[in-house]
Amino acid sequence: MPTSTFFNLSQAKQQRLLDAAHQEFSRVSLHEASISKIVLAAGIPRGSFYQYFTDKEDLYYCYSDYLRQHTKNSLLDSLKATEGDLFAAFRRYFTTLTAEFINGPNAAFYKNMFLNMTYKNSRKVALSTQMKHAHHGHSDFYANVDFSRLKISTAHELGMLMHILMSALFQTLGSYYLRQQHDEPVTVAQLDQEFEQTLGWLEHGVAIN
Amino acid sequence: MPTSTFFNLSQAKQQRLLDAAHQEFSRVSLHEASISKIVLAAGIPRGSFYQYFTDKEDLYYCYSDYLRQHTKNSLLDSLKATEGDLFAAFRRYFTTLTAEFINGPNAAFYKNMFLNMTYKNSRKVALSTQMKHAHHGHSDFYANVDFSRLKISTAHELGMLMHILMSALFQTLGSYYLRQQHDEPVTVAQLDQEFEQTLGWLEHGVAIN
DNA sequence: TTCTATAATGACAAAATGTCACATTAACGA
DNA sequence: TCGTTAATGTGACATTTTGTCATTATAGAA
Repeated sequence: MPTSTFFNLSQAKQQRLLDAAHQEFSRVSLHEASISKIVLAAGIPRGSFYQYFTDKEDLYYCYSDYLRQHTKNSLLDSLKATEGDLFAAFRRYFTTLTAEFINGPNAAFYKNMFLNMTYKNSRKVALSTQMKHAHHGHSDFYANVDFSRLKISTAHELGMLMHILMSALFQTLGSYYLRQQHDEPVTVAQLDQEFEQTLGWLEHGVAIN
Repeated sequence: MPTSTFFNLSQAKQQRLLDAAHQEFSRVSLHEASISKIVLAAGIPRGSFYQYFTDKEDLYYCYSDYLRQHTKNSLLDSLKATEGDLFAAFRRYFTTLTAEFINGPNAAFYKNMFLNMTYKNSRKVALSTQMKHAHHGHSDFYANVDFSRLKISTAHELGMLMHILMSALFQTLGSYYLRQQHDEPVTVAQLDQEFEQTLGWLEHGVAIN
């Protein structure tokens, strides 16, 4: 977490840092990013950087938080819009996400984020704040799920299902970026179809009987 | 890929390198690994390292290949043992994998591998060689799947399903290591149950009716 | 023995990171 | 207005790491 010193900075200066973060983390992954380049772009002395952040990671997660807070996509909103239908909510959420991630102004950042996302940091860059709380029976998210449509009941099961659904979503987006990087063109329609296929399997099962 | 020079080395010297790789990549993740420490441990001059490998990654994937080749676990074997039942094969495979990954001599290496696995490198460290070829209709793996049990037919669909199943498996193992690192004890039995839950959902669907 | 291609070696330049002693500013009471 | 104190700004620096390269050693063929 950034120090209080950072948050006490003028909006303009904070923004310079965030802009520099955007630039560098869009250029390369977190690991390849250079603090030297960031302080240069932000126009601040090297020492100051360490007064605000402990390291690259600190700035990275700060920037990803900033992005999340300035994005209106929320799984909870989708859930409300679909009257508690979890699968419908994920379909809706997926559509808004792809639009944002593939054509939005932060596409390059998200691409690096996805291609380099690990289990270790997946918690920290959780796209939806809901994820973190879904497994709590008293969360806002849990309260909005229509369980009569599902073969599950406990909050723990919901948490697990959410993880599977999220990793299916990540899988689809990740494979998009991967193929894009290997110059194998993929259309958004194909992506939709692949995610739909996966959701269908989870909804109705793959086994015959 | 390592140079031919590396493979021309005496077995003993190759092994020194692989042992050093094992040591360093068990200590820390690929990104945190230090070439300096590796050459020190292997007792070779720095320059030689670059004569054999282009960089850390090169050695890493070389070592992970080496591990795979010296491991008898194979999804294909499981598939044959279960007479083409894909889900049963994954259950079987999962059991052998957890034993190997959690208690085997390379547990520390696998832990770092899993916690830091990304979409970008997931292809290169594919645990099973079969994964890479599953989507080819003429692959050995494809030929052994009993499709009469499944609602799928094309090789492309099989490839997608394999990815989902693999990412469910990774998800389960990844969450194990993550919780372990946060000192939340997890038993192998719990892990089995979680994977079983997920497989059940994929087999029979989560939606009611 | 001499020649030649292949491999070994470690000193080195370049780049990056995190720290620290010192300079600057702001805040506030006398 | 001034002076004291706490907070913040600054960049030079030590350290570490990486990849390169000129030079040396080695082994097999002629």
